[in-house]
Amino acid sequence: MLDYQPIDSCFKALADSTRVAIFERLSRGPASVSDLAKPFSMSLTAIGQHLTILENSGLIRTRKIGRVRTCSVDAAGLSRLTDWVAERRSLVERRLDRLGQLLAAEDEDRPISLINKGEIANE
Amino acid sequence: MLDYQPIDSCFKALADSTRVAIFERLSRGPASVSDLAKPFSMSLTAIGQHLTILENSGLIRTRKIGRVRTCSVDAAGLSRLTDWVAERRSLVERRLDRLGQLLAAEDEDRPISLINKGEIANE
DNA sequence: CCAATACTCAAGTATTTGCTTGACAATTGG
DNA sequence: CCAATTGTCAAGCAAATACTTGAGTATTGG
Repeated sequence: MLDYQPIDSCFKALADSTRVAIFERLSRGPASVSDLAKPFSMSLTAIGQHLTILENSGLIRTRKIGRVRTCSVDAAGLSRLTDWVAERRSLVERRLDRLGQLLAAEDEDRPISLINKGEIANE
Repeated sequence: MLDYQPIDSCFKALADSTRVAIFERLSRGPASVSDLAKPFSMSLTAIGQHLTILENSGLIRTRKIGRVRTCSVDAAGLSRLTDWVAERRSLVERRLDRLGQLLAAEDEDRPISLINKGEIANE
């Protein structure tokens, strides 16, 4: 529980399609290394390396019993991700809300000023 | 709106502390390339490259007026991230809930079986 | 007991990434 | 108009990443 790893280690862990697929698989339930490797045309070693990266990021945890290593999603690690994303989202949306109110409040006052500031999305 | 980029391109875009910092900055409001570059001891070119990566991932959008490129968070891109994370979270938590009910239901029936399946978190 | 099974480790390699520098283009304030 | 501001492009480079192979270690079903 002494991990204060920066958030980008989580993103780094998911910055690869194989690891995303593994994580998606694990969010449906625990699995062994060999199980996880099956869908991929890749050596078991490679999968093991991906799992190490996921584990170090805190997104999954693994436990070896006998010769089988069972992997599962670490709910706490996932929460770190959720929290970060939710925080950004709330910042962005709160700001867009304020902006909407501003635009509604002023009837025909210089609406160009905000566009120049880049506040307004345009396709 | 023709972007069906895989989710890992979002994660890839945030898999770097500089880009995370830029995105955090932008979630507080739009900024120019030079503004974004100020906190970093890095060339403007490098910041431009980071911005290209963020833009291609769909997480931000940029618009050039005159000689100034203004960058802002793309709410739709952020939603893609939010949705993916929320989906995994709900899968994990629903499963853990079912598990809790199972454990509560059986009084002293073989509680070891589930531990062997790796379903139960252990420190 | 022994041959699968299930990993694990070390070393090597091709590709990608995160920068740099230098030259250049476009815009704008005075 | 001209110099400063703001950004872009191309090329190059060191380090990181995503693999590989080959050899080795436990563990376990039959």
